[in-house]
Amino acid sequence: MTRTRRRRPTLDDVADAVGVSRATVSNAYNRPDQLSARLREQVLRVAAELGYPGPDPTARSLATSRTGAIAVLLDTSLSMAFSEPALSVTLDALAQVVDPHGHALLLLPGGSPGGPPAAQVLGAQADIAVAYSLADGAPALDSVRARGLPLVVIDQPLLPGVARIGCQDRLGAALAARHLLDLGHRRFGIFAAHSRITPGGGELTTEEAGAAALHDVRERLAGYLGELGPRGAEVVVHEAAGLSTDSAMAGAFALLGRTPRPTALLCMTDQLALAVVSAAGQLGIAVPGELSVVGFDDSPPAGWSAPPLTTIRQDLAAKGRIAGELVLRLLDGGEVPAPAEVPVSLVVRGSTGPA
Amino acid sequence: MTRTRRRRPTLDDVADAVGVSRATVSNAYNRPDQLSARLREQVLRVAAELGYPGPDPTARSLATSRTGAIAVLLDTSLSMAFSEPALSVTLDALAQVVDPHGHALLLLPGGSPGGPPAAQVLGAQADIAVAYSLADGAPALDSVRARGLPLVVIDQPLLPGVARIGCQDRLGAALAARHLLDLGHRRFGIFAAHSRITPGGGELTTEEAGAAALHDVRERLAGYLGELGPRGAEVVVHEAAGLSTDSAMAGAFALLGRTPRPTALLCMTDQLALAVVSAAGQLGIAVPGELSVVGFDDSPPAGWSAPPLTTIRQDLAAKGRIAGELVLRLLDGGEVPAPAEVPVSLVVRGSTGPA
DNA sequence: CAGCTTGACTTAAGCGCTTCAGAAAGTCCA
DNA sequence: TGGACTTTCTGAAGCGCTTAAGTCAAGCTG
Repeated sequence: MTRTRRRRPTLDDVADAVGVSRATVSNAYNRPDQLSARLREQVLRVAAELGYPGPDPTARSLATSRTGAIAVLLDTSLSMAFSEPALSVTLDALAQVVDPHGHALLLLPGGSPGGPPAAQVLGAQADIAVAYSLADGAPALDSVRARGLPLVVIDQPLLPGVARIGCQDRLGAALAARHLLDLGHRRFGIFAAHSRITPGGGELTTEEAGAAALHDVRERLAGYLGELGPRGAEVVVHEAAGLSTDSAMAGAFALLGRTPRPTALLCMTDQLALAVVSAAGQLGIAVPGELSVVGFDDSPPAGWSAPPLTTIRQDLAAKGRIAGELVLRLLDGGEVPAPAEVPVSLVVRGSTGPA
Repeated sequence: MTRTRRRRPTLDDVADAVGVSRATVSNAYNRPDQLSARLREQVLRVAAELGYPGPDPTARSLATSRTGAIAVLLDTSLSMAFSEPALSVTLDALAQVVDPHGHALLLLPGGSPGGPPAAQVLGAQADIAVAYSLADGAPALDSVRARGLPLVVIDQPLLPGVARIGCQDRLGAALAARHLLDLGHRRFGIFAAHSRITPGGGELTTEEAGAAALHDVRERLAGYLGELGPRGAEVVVHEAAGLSTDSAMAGAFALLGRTPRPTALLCMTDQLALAVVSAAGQLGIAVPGELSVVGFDDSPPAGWSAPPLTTIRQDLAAKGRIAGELVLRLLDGGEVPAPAEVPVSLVVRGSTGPA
């Protein structure tokens, strides 16, 4: 008991107790082949007796310059982020891939536009960053670059030297629009996800819409309009006021309250589409009798609504998996691969019908 | 260019470049009052020129023995975890509280029962751990203890020396049961959350139910049964096969398929209750005409269903906030406070009616 | 003007671990 | 039996930063 009590034992304490060098104890944990099995067992036993919980993660990180954590940069609060199944499915798939390699996710949510505050990013203990749908030019991305961390972006524009995975946003939107056009619709509403153009949501001109700060919003809009414009359809674009279900509902009522009411609504996410279906139900508007609705993502809830949602399917799990593989590859020192996109397809369910 | 290119600059490089000691550069970042404003600015300027992104987080952590991260221990995959709004709301509230103090969340999901693997926990770079609804005796908790990390548990049994926040599970369940009894119901079904008693879900005897590994499952069950038993009600307990919506639906159909069919269903979470409402809809069973359903949690979706859900409200955001405050307190070296519980109350909406 | 403060930096001792280049002690084989 | 390997373990140099204690000159007091 000469040694100060209360202090957690360190590698040196174990080394002293066993009577070997510190390096040997380290090897006992990290390179079992570097010492005899007997000695290793003895080291481990003494460590257990001393209550040594194994090498300190921070010290180990400093020595190896690897932290084992992946910083995930979000531009919303956690509950917002996870109320959109798209993110949780994607992130989960990512986690499944990196988990076996011992990487954990360090969540950096960002209330403000532009993702988490720069200081947070600069101080985050991570080997690599994954940015999910941040606005163009988010300061968080600069911080990542300043630190020289590898970066994987999901649903964001391509940046030089950065790995990217996205989906065929424009094509998907075009498919949705075409489907409704083919059904004979001519009076359209586009329900755009919140992209901070209008502070509190509301109607957008097509010019404003084209300037959305979020890559996928821009692309999907372009896809819708590119299809609708040439066919001379009447179209109004409405931006949601936020990411919450409440703002989705508010926007849905606004769109359905217009006269003349659109007969077809192109919704940029399933969450928005489900809000529309729900609002229509409350207003006594028959879906798909009087109103056709198409979503985007094909997230799990799309199949559960009544009627089930016609939507654009993208393989969210695949997106997450690919992101995970990109992470592993970059961590392994691999080259930045060419940007990839998961394919989309139209899934016709019950929320669309003839005009 | 004599200095090797490619190596990231360190504090020493900046110090050399400015011609001051390393400590001064450190102070420029951490204790502005320790040097003159002019020198500080010069240091920062040179740092910027050199492309020095500020003190390395890992090295700083080693020196200060603080990482700025909070390990969040979960016993499910991320997508499972976040498909239950209860968790995302709680965690978000927690994040809101700790965020301003510069703490990020390190997510340690655990596929297997018992939470994340011990090795993950031992290697996690965090100052404190928050465990959310882990099964009793989860090995992850032992690892936390072995490392001597402070611990805050949410919805788990009280452990010595550990801060705890929960909710009045038993009371809430009793309120729900009493409400239905008062409406005249006598044939009950209890839809229990997955607690790994039955491998694939299914019927439970009350003894089995009492031995559930999850604290809140046990408590709520006790609350239901404690109220129902003395009133001589007929009751069957069904455990969900998993945490997914699919298993919730399967369980709902199983419960509704019984003959005689229960007239009242006590569901341990809103997610289960919503599955029941949805299944009833598909089977043409009128709610609340032929079937009354009560949920638990009052998560946001409870208000959106048709009919809106009668449920037991617990203030999830408050729970998260309190957990966050506990975290800050423990990090501050504060004593472990007495365990707390957020209050519950019955919220009567449209899913319950007379027998 | 001696003695005390104050302000502005520097010195140097860590923080706890990894890892590379040996050293010591076998083992093998012709 | 001696040189060439192997196996097993040690020494020591970092990893990049923080911080308590110390130095030193300038300013203040009476």
